[in-house]
Amino acid sequence: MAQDSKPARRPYAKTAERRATIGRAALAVVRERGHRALTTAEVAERAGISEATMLYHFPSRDHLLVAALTASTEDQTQLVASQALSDLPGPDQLAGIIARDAMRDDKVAHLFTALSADAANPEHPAHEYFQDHYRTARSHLARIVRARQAAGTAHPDLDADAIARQLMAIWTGLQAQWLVEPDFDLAAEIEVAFRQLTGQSAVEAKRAIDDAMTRL
Amino acid sequence: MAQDSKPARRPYAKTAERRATIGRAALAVVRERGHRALTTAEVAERAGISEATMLYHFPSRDHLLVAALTASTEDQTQLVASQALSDLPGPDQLAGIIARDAMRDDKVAHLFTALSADAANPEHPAHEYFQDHYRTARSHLARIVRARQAAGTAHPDLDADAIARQLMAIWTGLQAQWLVEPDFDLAAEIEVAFRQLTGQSAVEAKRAIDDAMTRL
DNA sequence: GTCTATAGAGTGATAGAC
DNA sequence: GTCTATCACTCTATAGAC
Repeated sequence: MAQDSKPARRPYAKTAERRATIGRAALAVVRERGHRALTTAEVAERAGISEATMLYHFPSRDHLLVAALTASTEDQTQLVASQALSDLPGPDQLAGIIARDAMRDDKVAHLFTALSADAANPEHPAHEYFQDHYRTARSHLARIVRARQAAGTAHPDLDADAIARQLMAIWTGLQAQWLVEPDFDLAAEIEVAFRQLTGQSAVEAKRAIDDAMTRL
Repeated sequence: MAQDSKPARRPYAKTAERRATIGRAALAVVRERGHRALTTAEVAERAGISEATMLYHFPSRDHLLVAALTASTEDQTQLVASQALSDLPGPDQLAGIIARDAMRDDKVAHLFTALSADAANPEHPAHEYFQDHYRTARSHLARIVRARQAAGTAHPDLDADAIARQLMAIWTGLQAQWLVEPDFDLAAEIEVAFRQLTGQSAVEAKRAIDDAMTRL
C-alpha cells in the first residue's frame, strides 16, 4: 500500500455537515406533509441544493427517509435528556416521554412503522438502520432493567435481554395499532405494559409472600 | 319502492366466487414472489382473466394486497381449526400455531407488516381491514382470557380487554423484529410473552401465597 | 361483466460539464 | 462536489367497445 504523494483531501467534515442538513430537511418535510408525500425535489429545495447533489449524498429516496428517521432519533434523545428524571428512570418513563411526543405528532411514528416494514428486505437502506436501532434500544432497556433488578424494583429472576425484546415489541406494536385507531392513550398503555413486563407485580407478589412468611 | 317488472339479475354469487379466485391468486403471487413483486398483470393472468376485469373487482393494486391478506387469514383459521387442541386453548397456543406457520413462510408476515403501516392512512384500503382485524383478534383473545380467568388459570384481576390489546401488540411487534433479524424463535418468544402477560406467573405467585397461608 | 388497447404520470435516477 | 438537463420507465388505472 504505497502512500500518496499528496496529502489526502478531507472534504469529509463538510460532507457530514451537508448530510445533516439534508437529514433535517427530510425530517421537516415528513413532519409537515408525511413521508408519503416526500419527494426528492422538495427535500433538495429545502436543503438549498440541487436534486442531483442531494442524490450524491443520499443515493435514493429511501436513504432520505432513513436519514429523516435518524434525525428524529436525535431529537428524541434530546427530549429525554431535557426532562428532569430520577436517578434511575424506569423503562416506562423513558418510553412514555417518547410516546407522548409521538402522540403530538404522529407523522414520524408513521414513518417509523412504514420503514420498519421495509426493513425486512435486506437490500433496503432501512434494514441496517433497524438492525442497529433494535439492538441499541434493546441493550439500553436491558441495562435499565438490570439496574432496577440490582435496586430491587424489578424481579431478579427476569431475563433482562428477553424482557428488553418484549418491551420493544409491545412499544412498536401498540404504536402501530394506535396509528390505525387513535382511540386510546398510547403513552399510558405503554407505561402500564412496561410495568407489567418488568415484573413490578411479580415483585409485589414476592413481597406478599415474604410478608406472609414473616408473619409465621 | 316499486318492484321491477323483471326478476332481478343475480350475478352476485358469481362475483363473490370470482373475487375469491382473485384473492387466492394474489395470495399465491405473494407467497412465491413477495408482495413487493406483485403486479396486477400477473394476478390477472393467474386468475385467468384480463387485467381490466380484475380491476373491475378490485379497483387497485392495494385492494388486491388486502384481498391476499384476507385469504391468508382464512388459511390461518383453517390451520388453527385443524390442530387438536385442548378444550380451553391458551392465547399462547393459538398465537404459537400461527407464528410457527409464519416462520415457515415469511412472505405473508411481511405483507401483513407492510399493510399494517399503510393502514394508518384512512384512505388506504388496508385501513378498514386492520380496524376489523385488530378489533376481531382482540375480542377473540379477550374472550379466551376471560374463560381462563373463570377456569382459574389466569389472574382474576386482569383487565381482559387491556391484556388483549397488549397481546396483539407484542405479537405483531415481535414479528416485525423477527422479519428484520430472524435470529430468534418467534413462536417461542410469543408464547413466553403471552404467558407472562396473561398472568400465569401472577397466578403462580398467588398460589405460593396460598400455600404459605395453608402451612400456617 | 368482460375485454383490448392506450396513455398518463410522476418520479427516481443518470450523464456529463464545470 | 455541484449543477443542468433529461431520461427511462414501470406500472397503474381508464376509456370505450362488445
